[in-house]
Amino acid sequence: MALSPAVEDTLKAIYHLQQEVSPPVSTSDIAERLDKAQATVTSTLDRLEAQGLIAREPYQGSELTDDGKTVAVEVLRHHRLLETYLAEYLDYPWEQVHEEADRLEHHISEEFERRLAEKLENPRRDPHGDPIPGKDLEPPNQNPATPLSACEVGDRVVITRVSDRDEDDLAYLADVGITPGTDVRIVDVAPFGMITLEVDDTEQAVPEGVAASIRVTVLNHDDPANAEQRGDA
Amino acid sequence: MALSPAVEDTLKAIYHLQQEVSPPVSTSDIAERLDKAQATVTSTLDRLEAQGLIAREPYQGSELTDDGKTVAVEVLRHHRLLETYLAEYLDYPWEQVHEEADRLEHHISEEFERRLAEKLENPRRDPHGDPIPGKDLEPPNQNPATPLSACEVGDRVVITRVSDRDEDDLAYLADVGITPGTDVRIVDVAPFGMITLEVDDTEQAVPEGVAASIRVTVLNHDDPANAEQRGDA
DNA sequence: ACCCCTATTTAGACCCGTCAAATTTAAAAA
DNA sequence: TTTTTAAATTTGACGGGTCTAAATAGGGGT
Repeated sequence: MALSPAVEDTLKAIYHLQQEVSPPVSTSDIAERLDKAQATVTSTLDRLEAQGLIAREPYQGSELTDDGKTVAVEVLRHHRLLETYLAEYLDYPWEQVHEEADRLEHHISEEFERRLAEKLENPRRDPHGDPIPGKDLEPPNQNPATPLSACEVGDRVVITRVSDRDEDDLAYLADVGITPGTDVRIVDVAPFGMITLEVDDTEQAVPEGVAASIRVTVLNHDDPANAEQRGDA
Repeated sequence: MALSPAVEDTLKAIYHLQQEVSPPVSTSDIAERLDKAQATVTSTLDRLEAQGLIAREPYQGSELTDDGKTVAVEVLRHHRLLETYLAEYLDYPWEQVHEEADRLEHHISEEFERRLAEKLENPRRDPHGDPIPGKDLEPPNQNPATPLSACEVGDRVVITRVSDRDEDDLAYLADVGITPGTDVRIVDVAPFGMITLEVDDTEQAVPEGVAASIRVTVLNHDDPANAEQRGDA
């Protein structure tokens, strides 16, 4: 009854892809995200379908069932609780928590999860600003925050989330002070190139590719609608 | 290069058996300890030998090589650091730490191990009184402590170690106050039956089987030789 | 309506971990 | 020495997870 890391990882990949592109997710997208051969993914997908965790139309794509989504969200909860705990209680540097959590998330017990959440007092965001699903396993609603790459010169924004997938990028961003909750002003946008920011009274340049994975809340045209989404580090 | 849980568990089993019986360890003893079929163990042993982790004479038994011993001790270090951390920082009850540590020991990184040891200030004993190997991975020398079942009426002893392998026994012992470091007096030994102890001014009976897995240091004939082996909880 | 390209699946292979059943070995008993 | 018995290995099976290479399906173009 216990699911293997391979199965959980595949479910997680589908979950993430589902909220980037609309539901039926392609086999090759999953394979790319997992860094596995397509044939590997096809066979895993077969097993997943047999267990009722995904719905699948050959050649068309896959979609999580409710059961599958619950599993994915539970793994996500493990991941983000672990990241938060590692950063907060074991002093892990920001950019290292992801890798460790990615292994451990498959092996902790319900008990461990409970105690982690308790120690952290049921945190709602992980160190990258991503929402942590509650113990009810409701999928956190993905407020479609603006990517930094879509901002304009002069905007004042608060960083809300930073993708946790590249260690080097994260180390750089942490170094220059771009972390969830930070207040930033867009100084310059070079077409197809760097975005220059003012952060903590210094200027920092961020390549467009990286900027695309940073989500922000825009502050300048004082919009009270999404005021509550601010990071809370 | 990363070793699987099955491989690490087998190495650990051989390590433990080697210090209970003299070196060449039988396949069936390993199988029994791991609760696996003998055929399973035989095939794992073949792989272990191919990797130079054990030396093996078919039909005669297996023995860890230096490499194999190092792996076993590293896993043991993970296990006991985890047990200590779970008990101390996550408030796990005594009898539950073993099971959780038994899974996680295979999945934590060197970094995690380091940080655990650091937070705990390089502890030398785990919650059951077992010695924690240092980061040099020297096998902790197994001081051949007396089993409680070998004590005589009137002996005053200090509990030094309690086997962590049975949850129910542990829960009971914790409940009546028999934990490493506790000072105890043997009140009665019924032949083939119960051993009655005085602990914290109450009397407690312990079945012989359980008593065999409790190690103690005898105090009554004031023997200064092993005075330094006292538990330190 | 046909062709082509790319995404996808199939086929076939391999290793790990697991087991039950059959066989072999070694050691003890007769 | 022969027989018996217990332990250990071998055989053959199966599922998971992985891959490369071959076949095939679908969705454009022309």
